[in-house]
Amino acid sequence: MPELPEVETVRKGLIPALEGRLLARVETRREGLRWPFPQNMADDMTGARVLRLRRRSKYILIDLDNGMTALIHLGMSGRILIDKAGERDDTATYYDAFTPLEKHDHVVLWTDQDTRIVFNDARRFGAMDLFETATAGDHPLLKPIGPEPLGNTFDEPYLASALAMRNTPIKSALLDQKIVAGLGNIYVCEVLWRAHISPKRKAKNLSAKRAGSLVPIIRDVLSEAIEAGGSSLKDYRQTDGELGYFQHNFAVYDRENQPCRTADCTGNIARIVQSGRSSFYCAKCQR
DNA sequence: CTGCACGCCTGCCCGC
DNA sequence: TGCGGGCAGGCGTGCA
Repeated sequence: MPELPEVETVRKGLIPALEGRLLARVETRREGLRWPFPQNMADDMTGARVLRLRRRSKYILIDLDNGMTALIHLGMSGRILIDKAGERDDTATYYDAFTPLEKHDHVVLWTDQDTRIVFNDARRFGAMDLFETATAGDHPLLKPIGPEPLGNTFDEPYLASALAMRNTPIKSALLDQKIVAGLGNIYVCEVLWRAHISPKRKAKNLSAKRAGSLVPIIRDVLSEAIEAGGSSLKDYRQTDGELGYFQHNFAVYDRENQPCRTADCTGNIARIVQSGRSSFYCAKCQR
């Protein structure tokens, strides 16, 4: 699902609901998702105050004032929704004043501001962890990840040299989180179309100039998608339940057999499978 | 070390 | 209407 723009949109949506708030109650409704949750995760989060929300690649990091950080990954189908408590009588606690939880609602946070945050993930490829904030840099999921594409260390010389080593299709190389963080299948397809580079081209066979040209394109595609609130295909939603709308701007993703949108190009979009994943591209203008 | 197939899950869509 | 097959935004594991 969610690639960097979707995760960033979720993070931004969570900020007003979580930053500075006390976690009044935390409930895990199953033992884990992709991996088991840490022992006592819910108890260890309860009563802590949220200092700030960060994002690293496709991971949301929730720094708490008890020295711990919670990590959330949305996998393919994860979504996080925010609800406000409804009407209630004087004797009821506010926990009772929400709509009933639904299938696949796996983790629920309640803050001290009549707010409920629900992590729902039908396919359970998502993950959640809790660890000491000081050890975040050594976390096995975070440590191997390459530079943030919207950050200062991601530049033309870096990407050109990183790709020059790789004897794999550029499509696969850009999906490799060690080369650049946060890209997934949709945005790699879109980036390669804008760059007029075939997804089949070997990464090491790109000139330094063409490899470097990917840097501003990656930045542009991701920035535009964040601006649009991400892309909603099926599962993904913003934290208020709204769809993202960058899917309306796709040039190639899920457009098999439709006309290429490159100016003056008469090609049609093709779908091929690389490393078990669909690549959409125009064989006429992507070389 | 690199590159790649596989498996993890549920749900939806399509063809028969 | 039902059923089987294929497909889906990710990524760690294990193999050659």
